[in-house]
Amino acid sequence: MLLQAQRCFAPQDIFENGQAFRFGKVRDGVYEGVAHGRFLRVTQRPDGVFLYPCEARAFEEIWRHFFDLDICYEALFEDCDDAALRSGIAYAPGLRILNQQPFETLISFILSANNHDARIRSLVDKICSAYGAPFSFEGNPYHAFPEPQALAQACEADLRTLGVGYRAPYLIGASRSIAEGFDLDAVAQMDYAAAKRRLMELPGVGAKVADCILLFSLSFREAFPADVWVRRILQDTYDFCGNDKQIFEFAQAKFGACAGIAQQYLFHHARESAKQARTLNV
DNA sequence: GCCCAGGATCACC
DNA sequence: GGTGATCCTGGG
Repeated sequence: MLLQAQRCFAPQDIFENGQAFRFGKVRDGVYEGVAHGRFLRVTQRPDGVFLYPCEARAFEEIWRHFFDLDICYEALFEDCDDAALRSGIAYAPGLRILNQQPFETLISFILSANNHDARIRSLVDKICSAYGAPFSFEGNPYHAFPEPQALAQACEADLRTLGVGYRAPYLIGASRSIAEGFDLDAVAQMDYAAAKRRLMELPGVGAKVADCILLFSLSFREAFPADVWVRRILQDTYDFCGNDKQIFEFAQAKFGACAGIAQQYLFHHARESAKQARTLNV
């Protein structure tokens, strides 16, 4: 399926900002990965973005929501004159916030604690290979993300062998909660504060990870994950420093109801700039 | 080869 | 309710 003339949709901007760990670059403008137990290739073309395989029904049932296509990103911040946000949008105009599967997002971001992108990807990949249902597409083998029950039954030693380290009991504990009836979809129906509190009842889920789950899988666009990068940006750009609650209020006042999306432009831009600075120094 | 990462938790104050 | 030490590991 071809999504024609999408100004705010570029696979590079979507899959390389740290919100998703199972899609990787195959070559310039082409990303492949697995979501919802299916393979998907996303190709940037002159006439738009091509999704494959993606029949009309799969698009309506899965990918429209996955890529957050009911939101018009072009209109989101057109009235915001914040210079940092403007340059962030200019840097990655094709960025979108995905609506990923809640359990996958939960586990992925528990792994993200005190960890970096390349390693998170590697760990998620190993967990999928070990505990996810295998399937093949066009002759190539893939794995779905594991079901909660599968991870809940994993033993800590096996997970540690995969390299997850001290996060092993968190993964098992959180998976067990979900398997035993903790309803992530119900969390999506709560108001922001209640939803965040509820997620933080899960082992390995603190304020930042909870916000990531809310933003990247449950459509809470006000969730404003405050990691070290965001705190650095707030300090350097706005001379602002505060606790979680104060940061949330600052973000609401500055960026409005979709502050979380603004956060991702800022975060992505800051991190890529730092990356470039490092390579220039060497 | 060393360092460190997009944090959470626990022990203390 | 705020602060500081500690925690696995492999990619850069």
